[in-house]
Amino acid sequence: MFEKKTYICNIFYYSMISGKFAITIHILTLLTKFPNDYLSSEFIAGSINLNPVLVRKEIANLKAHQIVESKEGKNGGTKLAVNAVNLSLKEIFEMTFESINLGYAKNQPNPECPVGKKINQNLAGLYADMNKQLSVQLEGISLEDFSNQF
Amino acid sequence: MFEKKTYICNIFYYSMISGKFAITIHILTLLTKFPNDYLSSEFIAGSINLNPVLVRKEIANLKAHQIVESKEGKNGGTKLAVNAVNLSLKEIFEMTFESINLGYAKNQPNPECPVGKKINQNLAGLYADMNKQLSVQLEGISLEDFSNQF
DNA sequence: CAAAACTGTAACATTTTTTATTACTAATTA
DNA sequence: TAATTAGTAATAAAAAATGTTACAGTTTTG
Repeated sequence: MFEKKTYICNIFYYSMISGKFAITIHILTLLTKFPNDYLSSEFIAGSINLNPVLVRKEIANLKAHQIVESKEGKNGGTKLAVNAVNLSLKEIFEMTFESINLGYAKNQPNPECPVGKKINQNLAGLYADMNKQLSVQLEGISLEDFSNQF
Repeated sequence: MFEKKTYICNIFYYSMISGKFAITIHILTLLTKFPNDYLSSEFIAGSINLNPVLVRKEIANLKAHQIVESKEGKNGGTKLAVNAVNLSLKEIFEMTFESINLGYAKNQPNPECPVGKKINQNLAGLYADMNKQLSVQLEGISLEDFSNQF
């Protein structure tokens, strides 16, 4: 246990989940449905209802992970470079998020308080455990499985 | 399978996780460490390094769930209203987030596209499965367990 | 070869969400 | 009665997420 006393402090930050996973899986589902076509960013954007530039940005990420290949120029577009059977949601998850977490203390918590001093470390440990479990679960679902729901 | 054709559409949105869980568990950990004291929002804010008004807002949420009780006026503050042994991280999670999710298509996806039409529904199913598993995991960790790490 | 249809990106604008602040009322204690 | 504290609303500021415009570079097709 420790003493109760008054503390005062200041600033710093992290960030959180966005819509990348949803966008990416939407793109990949479309590509899975048309495995032989190069789909244009505009076509994909039309299904997601999103600006084509944002679609291209997510595609750039997929390319970097060698999940898709794309062709420039007229009749260009993007297609899967892997078999949907062999790509799990875990991998998609990891490509778009680093991990699940429920947030950290963002303003540097008080280092003179035993709780403030260790809170982020302990949260990190908790989140690591959560991610471990989640990974196992997502590993069991392939892109193919997900796509077959449509 | 379905046809490849061009789509165009428009707007709508959701939201996502923030730092509520981290703040709330920080508050609860402090309250667990001082089970017999009424801690002021300013004291708590000093440990988290957060504006006291925001602390009071999270406390309002905890009060609504009858996890803490508070006393107004001089020497007032907040203390636990339950035993930390009997409060699981699952309950804290549910009080601060509704659930984990990795985002939805926010702009109304194209209802004429088979993928656009069902994407949010299928994502919701996936997220529900993820939450189910996560809940079991978090249910096994009590506030007491978490607090004992400090 | 020229026009059209794409990708790839950068730069910037806009919107939305999150976080912080100020201010004030009401309650309680000393 | 003065001091301290919760409760809360209103507003401001900051940060993050999205969206837009613009344009260079590729590839195909006529």
